[in-house]
Amino acid sequence: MTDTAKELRKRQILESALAVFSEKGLERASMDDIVRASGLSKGTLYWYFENKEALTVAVVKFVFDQFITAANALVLASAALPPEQRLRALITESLSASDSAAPMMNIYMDFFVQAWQQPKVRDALIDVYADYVAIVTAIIQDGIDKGAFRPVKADVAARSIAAAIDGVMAQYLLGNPVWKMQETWKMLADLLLDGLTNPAPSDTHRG
Amino acid sequence: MTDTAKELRKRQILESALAVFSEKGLERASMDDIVRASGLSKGTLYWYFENKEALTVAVVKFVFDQFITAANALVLASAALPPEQRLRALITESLSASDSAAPMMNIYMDFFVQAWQQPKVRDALIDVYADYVAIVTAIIQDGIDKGAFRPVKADVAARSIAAAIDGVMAQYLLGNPVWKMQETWKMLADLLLDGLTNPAPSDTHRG
Amino acid sequence: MTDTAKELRKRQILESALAVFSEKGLERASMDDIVRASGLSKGTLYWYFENKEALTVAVVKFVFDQFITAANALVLASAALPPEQRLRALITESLSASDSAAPMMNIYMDFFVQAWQQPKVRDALIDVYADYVAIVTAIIQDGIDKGAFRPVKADVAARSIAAAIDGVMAQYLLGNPVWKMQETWKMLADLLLDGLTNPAPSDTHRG
Amino acid sequence: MTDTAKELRKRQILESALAVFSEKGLERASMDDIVRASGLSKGTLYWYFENKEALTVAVVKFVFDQFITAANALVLASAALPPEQRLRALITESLSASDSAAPMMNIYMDFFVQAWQQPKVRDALIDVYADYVAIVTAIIQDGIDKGAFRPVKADVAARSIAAAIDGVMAQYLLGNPVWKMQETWKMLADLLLDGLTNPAPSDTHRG
DNA sequence: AATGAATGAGTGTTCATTCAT
DNA sequence: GATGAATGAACACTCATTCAT
Repeated sequence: MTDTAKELRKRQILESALAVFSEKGLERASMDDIVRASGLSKGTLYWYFENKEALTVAVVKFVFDQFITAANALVLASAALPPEQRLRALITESLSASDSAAPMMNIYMDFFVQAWQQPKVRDALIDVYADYVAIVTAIIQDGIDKGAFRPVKADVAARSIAAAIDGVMAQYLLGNPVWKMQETWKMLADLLLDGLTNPAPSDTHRG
Repeated sequence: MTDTAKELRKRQILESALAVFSEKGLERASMDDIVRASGLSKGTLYWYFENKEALTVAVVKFVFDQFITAANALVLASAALPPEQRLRALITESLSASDSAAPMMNIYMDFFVQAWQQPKVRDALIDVYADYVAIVTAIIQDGIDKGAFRPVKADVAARSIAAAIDGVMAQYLLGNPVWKMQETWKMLADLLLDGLTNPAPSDTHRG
Repeated sequence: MTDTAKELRKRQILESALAVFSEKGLERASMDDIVRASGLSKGTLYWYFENKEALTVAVVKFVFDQFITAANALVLASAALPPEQRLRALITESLSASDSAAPMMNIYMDFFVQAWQQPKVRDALIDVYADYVAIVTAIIQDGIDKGAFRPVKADVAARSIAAAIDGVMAQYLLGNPVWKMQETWKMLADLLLDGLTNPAPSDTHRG
Repeated sequence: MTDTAKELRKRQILESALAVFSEKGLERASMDDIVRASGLSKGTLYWYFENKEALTVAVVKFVFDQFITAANALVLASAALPPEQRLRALITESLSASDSAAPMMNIYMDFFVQAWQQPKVRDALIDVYADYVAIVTAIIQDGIDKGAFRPVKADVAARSIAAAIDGVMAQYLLGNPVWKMQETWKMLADLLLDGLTNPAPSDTHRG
């Protein structure tokens, strides 16, 4: 079998696994579910992935590679815009990503949970998260360089902002009925961008 | 058996369940694990809680009641301080809570994941989250009333901030080794408080 | 507590147990179900009946005492009628009994099944069955004495007829939708009564 | 694995299940009992039968297929005999079947009881019973056509007779010590055959 | 007499993984 | 490479019975 054919088989399995994980959750999804969804046999699944954990790690990478790729494309496409708009767009993009790729994001926090129990999933998650933070860092650094943002530590700010986006995403995924997500996302963007844009307040009451 | 004795038994079970859930995760924790941890028999567990889901919901409430109570106490204790400091303290408190009560917070996101599969857990989580947002809302409204914050919608801002705190908490719990949590928390507080404190920027580049 | 009060308590338990057994079947009915149905406590049930088997035996006797009493009353009331009519009425009565006392008869065959596993239930069932056969025997003997029936062994004939009634009853309880029970009962009565009424056929082809 | 091998495995399981059901009763027999009896693993049982109910239904069909096959063979073998003898032989055969295949008939009424609680068992039982009644009907119709029996409704008579046979069988299985089964079977055959053979009595005392 | 909390062996079922073909 | 039959430990949950109060 050619390498290409192998890659296609792997991808076929990953997409089936993603669909099943997304619907049932990582723990509740059985290998049999994935076998059924993929149309392959159980032996074949185990031929391509050593065990469920290895498959899970591969799905983590598969999902976030796509996410990172999309985020990178967005950042490149907006390279000519002012930094404030680029950052705002990225937050908006996170939102739209969760709309268009709901099945993908549904397992986002599930990966987090698995990460605590399964070191390999944890390592994979930390890796892809670093990529995401790097993208946000680049935009912030750009804004600082151009004088649009005040001179914060770009990577630390990026972590805070990325994490904040995750937090709102979590609420979105929870489906809390009283939340109007649009205004929540806008409020988050307003607060964070104002914090970046405005000159540092006096430090009198800071810890 | 007195009502008090019954409450104690329930609490004994809840604490054992919390410890096990925290160590193993909600799904991987078996009822047998909890039986072992509690020193009671399986029948007794089922005498007090109808099934694993009901026990899970009870643990959700048990955990967050304590969290909400602590947060409320902090807010009351700081009533005389300026709103900026109160809000900053609440964020700090969230952090310290996760330090002192790590076993408690470890299952925080696990509840989120269960929430997608188990409606009763979801409802319980939405309920306690509303309480938490209410506390943040009160502080922000106080700040707006006193002219310390600009006149945003207090409840929407509270949701954004609470969610942002959750997001950073998640990263903390993930144990990403390159993150220095102290500076991340401070950065988040700086950005959000600046956003609240400064006058609204001109709307030229807003969506 | 007076003996009468005790008897009332026992009866209260028996009626609840009968209702539960009838609805769920003997095995699927739990002591907890009966506790709930009776409104008493578990300890009280075990105070009056040593265990589930003892309660089952008591319910067997309770059910069939009523059945035997009703059958006896019918036989006495029809003492003046011709034996053919009395026997036909008894079969009809079995039918009507199953209509009016469906909850009672529903567990009839269940007792049979238990009887194979539980000797005490078996003994109880054999006892009450003997009473029933005695009633049928009396009518047949009456018919023989009066020359209405041919001189068969009354007790053997009674057993055959009682068993045949049971068999049709079983089909009735199974609820086979294609059976029209009225005509089945009538056919059974016709065949058996004809067999009893007519002179014995020549024995040429008998085993 | 060939289809034949699969059928053999299924048969191996069915025979083990039949033995266990027969000894312990349907409810008291656990899947573990059947696992032990079959020498297979629990997973294998569930690979071939979805759950206990499905296995029960399969055993019902397995048992009665054999019974029906034997009854059919008997009827064909006796095609040249007079109808009275054929019917008498069928009743005798039912008896002898229960002697030679006691473990098979032991669960007969147990199936009845399960039928009330489990619709799929009920449906299976009704199906196989229809086959049995069809065999009896054919003999009776043959007797009517040849003028040996009076012109009753053959199918209704067949139901009555089949049910009557069941009722005597139930008593046989109960093991009532005072019953002499040989004379009971003969009495039943005498009464029913006389009823069929003799001309219809006058209808004066019929309902 | 009466209560109901407590027990623990037992139940039907699931599932990640292996391996002969 | 690919299959799917086979495994058995683990799981959530039930239930007859006991016994301190």
